[in-house]
Amino acid sequence: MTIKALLSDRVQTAMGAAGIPANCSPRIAGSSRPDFGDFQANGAMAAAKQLKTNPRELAQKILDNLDLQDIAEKVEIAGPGFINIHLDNGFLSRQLDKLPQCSKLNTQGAQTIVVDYSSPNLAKEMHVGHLRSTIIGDSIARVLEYLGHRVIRQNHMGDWGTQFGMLIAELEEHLGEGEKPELALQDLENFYQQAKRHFDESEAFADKARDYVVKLQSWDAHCLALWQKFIAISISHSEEIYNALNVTLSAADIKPESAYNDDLSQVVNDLVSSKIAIADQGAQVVFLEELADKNGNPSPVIVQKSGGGFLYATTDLAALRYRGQTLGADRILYFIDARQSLHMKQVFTVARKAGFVATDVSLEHHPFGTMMGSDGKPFKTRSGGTVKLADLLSEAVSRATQLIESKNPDLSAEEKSEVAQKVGIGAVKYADLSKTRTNDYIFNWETMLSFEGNTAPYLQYAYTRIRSIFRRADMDPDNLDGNIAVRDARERILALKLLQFEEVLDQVAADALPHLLCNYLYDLASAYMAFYEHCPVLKDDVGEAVRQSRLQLCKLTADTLAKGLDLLGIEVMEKM
RNA sequence: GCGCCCGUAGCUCAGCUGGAUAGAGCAACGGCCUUCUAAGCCGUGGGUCGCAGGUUCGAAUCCUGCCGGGCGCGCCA
Repeated sequence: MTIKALLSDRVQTAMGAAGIPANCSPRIAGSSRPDFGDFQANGAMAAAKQLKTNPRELAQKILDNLDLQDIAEKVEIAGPGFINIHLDNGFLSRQLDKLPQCSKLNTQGAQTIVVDYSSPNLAKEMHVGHLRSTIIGDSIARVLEYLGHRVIRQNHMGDWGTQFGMLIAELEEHLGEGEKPELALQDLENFYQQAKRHFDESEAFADKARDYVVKLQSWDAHCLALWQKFIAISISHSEEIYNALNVTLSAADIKPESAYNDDLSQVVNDLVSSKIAIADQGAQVVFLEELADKNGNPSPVIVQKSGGGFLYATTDLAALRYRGQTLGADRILYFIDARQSLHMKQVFTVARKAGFVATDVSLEHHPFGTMMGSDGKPFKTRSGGTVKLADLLSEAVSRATQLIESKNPDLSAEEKSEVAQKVGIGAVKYADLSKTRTNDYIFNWETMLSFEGNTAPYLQYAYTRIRSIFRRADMDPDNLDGNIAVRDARERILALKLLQFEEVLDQVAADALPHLLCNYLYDLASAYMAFYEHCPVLKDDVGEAVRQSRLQLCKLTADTLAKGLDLLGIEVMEKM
């Protein structure tokens, strides 16, 4: 149980005893200033408004009934009716002693949660635009798993549709020249650009491409064979990226668009027979009154083209039905660009209407902002301005290599390489994960590859400092004696932070916002750095009891940092 | 035209289910390495929270309008 929940319970009880209706909440919040205590209960003022009584007097009534004897050192009323709670150091110490035994797993409330993320288009190489979905989704999947949920990852790769006809046609030409397809596909990006050029320049080529799409979608053996070669290379490329990024997606998580090909006509049939979709200008369209505009015009969703072809809405509906019915999801989370918001809303609404997912299944689109150029305008994709993900990652590692060489030249070559990998990749991921998911963000090499301040290396560095203490003391952190006793102001700040980890994770899981975890870990590391500078652990004149207590604080901090970073998909190391 | 998102320090961003004197990082300036890793710590300067109203004991936070920016709206994904 978190401190906040504990205080909330106690204050709620006191409010009840003071005759305040149960619909009034205690409203426990972190304190804004140290002299206002550690937590404050702001519920008295709202309750007083409802009861039309004096807020300070009501706060006093709550206080008279409030039992925090084992928890708080001081509780006082301030301002218009704040109840400020100063926690007792003994309480903090006891909570910390219990922390390692507290299991984060809540098996009783475990849900089946489908997480759709990454889902790159296999037509070309992964670029920076794929970064957010991949690492945000991966982090949330890790957090949900850690909290005890059954997580099913779904990599809804784009391996189907118009552009693949184009690619097959291009591959065909290369084969005509006696080239091995593997050779032609070594540079995916160039291959795609080439195909695109042919498609735009030659009418004959374009016709051939369109012809191949139809053939492919009716499982023509020759097209399928070429397509598979292409897909295999493309998937192995993305797996290299996932590997470099330390992302948990594996081949087993791939459920691409093509996997739903055979379901599409059935989806449309169901929609038509239930009269949800109607024919309009030759196409099958769902008109959603639920999403009508101000003038009452319903929002149209085309599920089948006038030529008979299917669209991505159709595929998404098939996927939604599969996830709800076959996978048995309680929650289905999508990590997709904010520009798809309307599309997602439409698909969810149609799926509900058609009964493709049960009403108690939570459908959640967790959008993220667009990447902008340094001029604040959208990063141009067409003008060749895209940065390949592979290039970004190798640049990050190479910058980290240079830095480690100057900072710590004594490390072995192996250690240097490990540090460069983890620091470089960690910096890139943290730069993205630490920003509010929903906002647009400005892509910038310098800030993304910075290793100072609020960055992943700062957190990794805090961890290595702790590990260094245990190495120097030649002690096993898992085998410490004595209890924690919080005394110093820096110990206190650190202790409070350590006890808030679980609360933060619950919030992250509920809102799918990894930046909350980043902010927390940065606060934790900062609290540790201050502690580290001001509270010596191994110095001679530190008494044995204090040393043991501080060692335990170090151990808990290291564990929390490592776990928290792991949930962000960022690795730690012994030295850096 | 309709809809979604965003405007907070020079820059990049937190804070938004209303709480007390709006916080970090970078950049600038000044201290701290014979003492557990200076990728660090301590300190200084820097703000009409886009603008104007409204609700409230209390508004960066909620409501309305405006200004500015981004994105999306029937056969691409």
